[in-house]
Amino acid sequence: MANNPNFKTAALEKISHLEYFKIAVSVDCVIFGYLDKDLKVLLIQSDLEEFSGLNSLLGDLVRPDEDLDAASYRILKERTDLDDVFLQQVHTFGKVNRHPSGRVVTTAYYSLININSHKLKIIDNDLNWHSVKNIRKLAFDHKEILETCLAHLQQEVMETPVVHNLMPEKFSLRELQEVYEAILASPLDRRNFRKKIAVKQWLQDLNEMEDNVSHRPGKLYKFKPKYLKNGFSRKS
Amino acid sequence: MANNPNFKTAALEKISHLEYFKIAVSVDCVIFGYLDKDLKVLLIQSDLEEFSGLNSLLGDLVRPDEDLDAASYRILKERTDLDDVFLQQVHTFGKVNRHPSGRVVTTAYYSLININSHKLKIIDNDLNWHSVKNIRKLAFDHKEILETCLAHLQQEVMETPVVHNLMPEKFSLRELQEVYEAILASPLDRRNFRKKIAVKQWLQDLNEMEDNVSHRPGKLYKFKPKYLKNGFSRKS
DNA sequence: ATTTAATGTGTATAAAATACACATTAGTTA
DNA sequence: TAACTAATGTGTATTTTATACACATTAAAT
Repeated sequence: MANNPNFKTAALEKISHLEYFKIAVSVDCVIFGYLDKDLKVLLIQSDLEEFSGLNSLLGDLVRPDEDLDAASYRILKERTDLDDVFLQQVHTFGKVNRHPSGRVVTTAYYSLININSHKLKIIDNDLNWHSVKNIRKLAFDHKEILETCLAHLQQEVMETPVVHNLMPEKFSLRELQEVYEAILASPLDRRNFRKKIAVKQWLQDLNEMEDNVSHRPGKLYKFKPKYLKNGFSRKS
Repeated sequence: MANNPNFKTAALEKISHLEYFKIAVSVDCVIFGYLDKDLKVLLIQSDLEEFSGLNSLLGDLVRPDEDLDAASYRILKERTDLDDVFLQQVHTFGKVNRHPSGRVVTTAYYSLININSHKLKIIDNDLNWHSVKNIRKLAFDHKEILETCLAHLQQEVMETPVVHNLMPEKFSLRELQEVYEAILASPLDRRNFRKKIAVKQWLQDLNEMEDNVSHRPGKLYKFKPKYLKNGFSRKS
């Protein structure tokens, strides 16, 4: 059931025909990635007739014996096979008619993963990375959920070292700046950016130089190990 | 049913005996007030045996035909008769065993209300204001919910004019500062506080003076009308 | 008239954010 | 091998924001 993309719809139809209708609980994951100087989000083709042709976020019903956080973790694991993911709860969306098959309250999480270092489990070619800036319309209220999570990420990114989840182990300051520019959707001054990052002391100078660049190579850095732990947010 | 304090328990017992157990959805409201230079929170005596003697937040199951935001609004309205309340969603708590009667995922909201200008609907003397700083133990995971919401309020308070919900229409800068000190649980420098507030331009000088004080009276201010709207958060 | 308990106000200093330019380096190409 | 290209690496001046701190003034109470 876990790997059946039709699980959500099927379960909802059953629920919505029960005499005493109750509220279903789901989680939706806004999974951000970074590729080609561009912030991406992982979307799946909607399996609902109402939304045919539209993409939606990855989500699923929460199981009765599963913590809310654990459900979002499961969804990520199913699709990316990642164990040690960064996941953070953002907001819960609970309008009565937000789901056409019945009443579903959904809690949105966002996640950051390194696209290159993990293969997706693509089933039926339904799952793909999309440029965040090109997304116009999504199924359900998922556009709003995406925007909420993006705003949240933009706020978080200069305060905490969450970006490390999008970076390779070793990277130059230019590469790091490009990730920030993609997330914030605005260019940054190189000298001021470097000053800000230096103040945070998140990085370790590797005393190695870039390679494979057709210009003067930059120094390579990595995040200090103490900033690499993800874990869950404490609450669930 | 809405005004029956046993509603929550009764409904949950019914749910938990259904063959196909599903997840119940509730909201819990952290209702902050301000009195005697002290930040208060509105608590109700828990009606569960497991938590006898303990207080809990005001909460209720969300009805199938009710938006999530609307549920929190209803709970406030039932108990305070306030229509135009400030309410903001903070976090959703969804551990499997957080509720002893069954699986309940709850979304926490916080609210700020002016204690003096509204009578509570106290039923059976079960509902009371408590000093936030004195609270040791609450039913369920409500202590954690309270702490999460308090942290959220503390963050919000210097950025947005939410405090107006705790203030009388007219107030002196000293009174305003006392509210900030109660929320932040730390003393503030008077000159710097006034400078910060002045920069925000939230206040209107009323050209009136305090009264009924046994010392030099201060000027009175009010929040500019455009900062008084509450409404709901846009999402639900 | 004196005491009390507050109000109202400004400046100096430190810290943080911003704007901005040039010499250096390695690879590529003519 | 010289010149070109496209990047790296770096510092200072300016503005803005945050902080620390003290004294004359006012109205009421005694």
